[in-house]
Amino acid sequence: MTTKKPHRVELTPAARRALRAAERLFYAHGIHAVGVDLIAAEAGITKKTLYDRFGSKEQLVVEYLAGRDERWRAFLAERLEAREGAPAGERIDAVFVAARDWAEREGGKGCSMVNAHAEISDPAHPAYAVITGHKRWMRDLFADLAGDEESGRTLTLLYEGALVAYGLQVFPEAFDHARTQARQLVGRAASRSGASGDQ
Amino acid sequence: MTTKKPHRVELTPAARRALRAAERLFYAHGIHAVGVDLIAAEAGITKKTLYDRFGSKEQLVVEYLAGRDERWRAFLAERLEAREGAPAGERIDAVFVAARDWAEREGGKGCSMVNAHAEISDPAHPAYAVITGHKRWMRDLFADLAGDEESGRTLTLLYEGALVAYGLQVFPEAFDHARTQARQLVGRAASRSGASGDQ
DNA sequence: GGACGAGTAAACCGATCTGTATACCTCTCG
DNA sequence: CGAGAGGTATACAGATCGGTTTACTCGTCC
Repeated sequence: MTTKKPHRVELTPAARRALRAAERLFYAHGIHAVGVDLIAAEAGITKKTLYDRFGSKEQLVVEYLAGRDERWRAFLAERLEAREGAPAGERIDAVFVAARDWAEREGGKGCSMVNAHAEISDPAHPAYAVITGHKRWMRDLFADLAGDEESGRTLTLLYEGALVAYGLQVFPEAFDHARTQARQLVGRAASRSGASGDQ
Repeated sequence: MTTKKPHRVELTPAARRALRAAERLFYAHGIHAVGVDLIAAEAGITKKTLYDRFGSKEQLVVEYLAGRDERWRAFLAERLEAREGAPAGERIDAVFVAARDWAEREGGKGCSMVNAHAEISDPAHPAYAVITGHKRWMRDLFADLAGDEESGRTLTLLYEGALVAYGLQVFPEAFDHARTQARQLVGRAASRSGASGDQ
């Protein structure tokens, strides 16, 4: 289980602009649909600079996904730290609220990891590890918050389902619905282990 | 809410081979990553024939998604007809079992509709109606099977979540886990409405 | 003051993209 | 027998793809 950590690039100002443009374009139109010429033009830099900084489009994709993963984890950590020591139900609730806020702010098209996975067929692609790492991290977080593997998996299903339902507009307020279901799930689990003492 | 039905093409033998190849390649590598030259070559036909039959790559994409939607609905209908008149719990169970069997047979990369949605940014694209139509149909099916909108939405979340969890291998036996949760959900709903005698 | 990193500008590469053109073949059906 | 549908083979079009190259500019820091 030694998934090699992908190589990262230090960002000069021009590189930062390129990455910002790439993030926006990749997420909105897909990875293969966006050419490096367009990214350079939108960032206001030359292709030469882009390749001097990143070396390849593939590496740019890695930075795109790894950066989004990092930002999401930081965003979530902030919300969870504010509820340190709170009951599990509240902390789980905070995750779904965070997901809703995140999605409303920069999410309109669902999960960038799932979307990228749709376009990458080769498991040897360096972005692959970022995608699977992100999803495993969320799965483990839910298991940790719920206290047991089983409930964690159910929370993962609700979370991933809500992401899809939101992105494809299957029904409105998908995150809030998932949140309600999650609360009921942990509520039942708590009353089971608390009330009768058996297990 | 009159989403125009996408135009469909009658399939000659060569067109059928092209569509089969396109389905396989689009699903495995993504839509933009696959060129029409490759599709024609894999199908053993010429590009001329391909364009004579479908007119454009866009139309080929529509046929790809609409065909998959049709086949899934037929597959599911067969399973549900075999359980006609059975209790709601059993019929819902059958949907998750069908999803698992379908995914194991030809699914390795998650939901083709979600994946296609990741690559299509323009809502005016004719394939867009196929994607949203498919998801709305599933949502309505679950609402119908569950008997109420609220439970239907939860089932939708579990179903979509399982598709993602399976496709990205977040944890093993995602469909069976979702199935168990779905059974418990409808079990609770039944005992609630059954115990109090109303209905 | 000289080396170096970051950047611009623009041409160029071979490959591949969607899509079209011309010419010819073969089978069926009226 | 003759027309039309379905097909092959091949060449071509213009655009765009990811990526490279050469030449030059501007700061900053030792």
